[in-house]
Amino acid sequence: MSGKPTLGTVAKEAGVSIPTVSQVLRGTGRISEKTRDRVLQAAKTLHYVPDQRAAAMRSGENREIGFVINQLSNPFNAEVISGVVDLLEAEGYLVSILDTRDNAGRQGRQLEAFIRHGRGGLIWVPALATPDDTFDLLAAHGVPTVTFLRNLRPDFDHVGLRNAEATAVATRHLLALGHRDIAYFGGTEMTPVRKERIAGFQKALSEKGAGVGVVWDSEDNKLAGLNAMLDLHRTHPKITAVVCNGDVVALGACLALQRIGLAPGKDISVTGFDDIQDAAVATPPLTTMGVSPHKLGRKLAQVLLDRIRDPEMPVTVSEISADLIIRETTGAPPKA
Amino acid sequence: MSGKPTLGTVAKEAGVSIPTVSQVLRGTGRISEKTRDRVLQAAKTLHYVPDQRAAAMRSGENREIGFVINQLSNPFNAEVISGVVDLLEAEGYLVSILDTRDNAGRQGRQLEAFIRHGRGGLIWVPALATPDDTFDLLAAHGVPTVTFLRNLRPDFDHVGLRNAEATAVATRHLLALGHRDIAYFGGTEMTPVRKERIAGFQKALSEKGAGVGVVWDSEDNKLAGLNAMLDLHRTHPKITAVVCNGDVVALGACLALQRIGLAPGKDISVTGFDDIQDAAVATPPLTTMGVSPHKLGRKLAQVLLDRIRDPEMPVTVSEISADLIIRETTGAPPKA
DNA sequence: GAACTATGATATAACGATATATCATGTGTC
DNA sequence: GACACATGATATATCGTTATATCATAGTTC
Repeated sequence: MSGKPTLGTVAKEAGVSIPTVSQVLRGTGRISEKTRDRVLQAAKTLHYVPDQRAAAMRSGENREIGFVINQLSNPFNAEVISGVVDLLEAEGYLVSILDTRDNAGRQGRQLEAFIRHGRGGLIWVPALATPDDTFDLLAAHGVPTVTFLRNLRPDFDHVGLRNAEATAVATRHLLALGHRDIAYFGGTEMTPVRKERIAGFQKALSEKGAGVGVVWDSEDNKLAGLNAMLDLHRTHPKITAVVCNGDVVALGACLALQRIGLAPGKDISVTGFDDIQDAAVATPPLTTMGVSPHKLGRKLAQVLLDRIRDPEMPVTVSEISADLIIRETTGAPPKA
Repeated sequence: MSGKPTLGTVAKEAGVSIPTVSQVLRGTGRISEKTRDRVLQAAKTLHYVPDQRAAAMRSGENREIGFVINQLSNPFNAEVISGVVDLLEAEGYLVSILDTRDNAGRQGRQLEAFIRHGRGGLIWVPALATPDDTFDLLAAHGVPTVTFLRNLRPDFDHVGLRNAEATAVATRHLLALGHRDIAYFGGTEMTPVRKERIAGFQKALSEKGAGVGVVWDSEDNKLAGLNAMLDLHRTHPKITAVVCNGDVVALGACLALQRIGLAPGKDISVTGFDDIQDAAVATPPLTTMGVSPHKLGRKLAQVLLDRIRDPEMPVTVSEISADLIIRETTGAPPKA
């Protein structure tokens, strides 16, 4: 009753030796049906659960992997996490989640803790301003790692989005509707992701000879998006459409428009990015670049498992396309 | 380069024994300054990082704890998680998160995996319909555990909310505004939490002799709340106010009202529960029962640490109050 | 110089599992 | 009956740490 059950306690209960119990529970070796039943019975009554740490120490195999994300409260991330966890749990892995909140210092401490506690693999959205030290630490310890969304180091496997292509598609949609004064809205720092998205935005604009376009900052939450949109509209009243860095700020922008009496999709058009659940439910429903969390999750799990199986495999970079989902926040610009 | 560094490699490099290295790195025992410097130097050049699993195995001390939640995508939960993680990381613990999505089967597998991988403590929102087996498993392994929000077993420490008190406060607020036809809105199963909240709602109603009130089900997401509210209004047109089980469904209900041309707070009043970030930003801003995630997080961390320090401590049950935050979705009922 | 005490290091066993080698049996063949 | 061989179990070493006990050596004390 006191203290947790071990192979030793089960062995004593069943009247056999420790290696016998180990072999029964893992299905290896030659064991008679009679003793197997006795061992299984004993394990059950004692609520025996093997200590995976001790097993990993001896066998070297480690089925615990970490998912290190930059913002747990972002619903898009939560959906991807669900997908990855389902797939890896089906393969017998335990996936535990860590939230860095984009703080590089916290992230460094957390990843070192992960190494101390022996994670066998990592899916990782590197925090903004992640120092090279942190990448080097993981490389030095040979932890199989896939970076996600932010491709910051060429020596790590990566799964991300076709960012430039996606924002170009969104921008061309607005151009086709007749918009010419279009801004890029959201994000604060020139992360690789945002850089690519802005590049796609500007490429589409230049195809139509529509200038380079305004780029407007906003933190990645609804309230910040609301306030930033108010600022943008006050300082740039001619703008008739915004391509947003994410659904969350896009929804904030729509709230701002409604607050000052403008109708999203009629007075000013708005496109989002991610297709989170709220995007379809919002009033009006948000036009956005939809990414399938399921597709991303599958790819992430696949790449990580490949890397774990073959550490010498050449570095992989996978990019997933986003699809334009037209709802009600985009339409022709108002007649002047 | 070949294999990761261990105490053995560091000891060889420094020309001392393994226990000496261990003592130096942990600051125990009597060590001369000269050898200490040599050991530290060797550890540094070899990029030594201790294997916490092996250490935990020998010493019994385990600074890895798990947070098992029922719905990661709920923003209120995300906020509580942040608070708890900050506090426990400051105490030197690694906190990893698991999402059961309220699936008892998945939860059982996940908790067993947690035990296999040796978590030293647990904060846990038990999934709906968690079988007694699962509690017994944790009890048998003596894992220090605090249940959160759902108090399902009297032999576990618990931190939760004063649910009945909170909904009574919300209901009295609506009664004071003049409402008499009030429904309880949201939730699907008679969980202990919902039972308490409905009890508080009905107690407040009966104080004013306002009947027992309608109870209306809805899944806990915005879209479901929207549809359920449409149903409720169609079947019960006389209702002028709803007390909601959570902010998410409350926001969905507000969307539904706006969709059919009714103004939340004027035509029909709505109160929420949790005070998630969106509640303040929504149009109109949501009146709700606010709970401080920070306060909850502090309490959770405190109770867990106490339990880890003294496993024989009597069981603790802590209840945190919620505060009425009046915004714009509540007002006097329309004149008939 | 024998006995005693501090000091600074090492020897050894243990944590809970797995891998490998080994050891009793019983069975079949000639 | 001697031999090989399959079967079913156990002995032993090991993973990387930490806890406890032990052991040299030098410095005191009388």
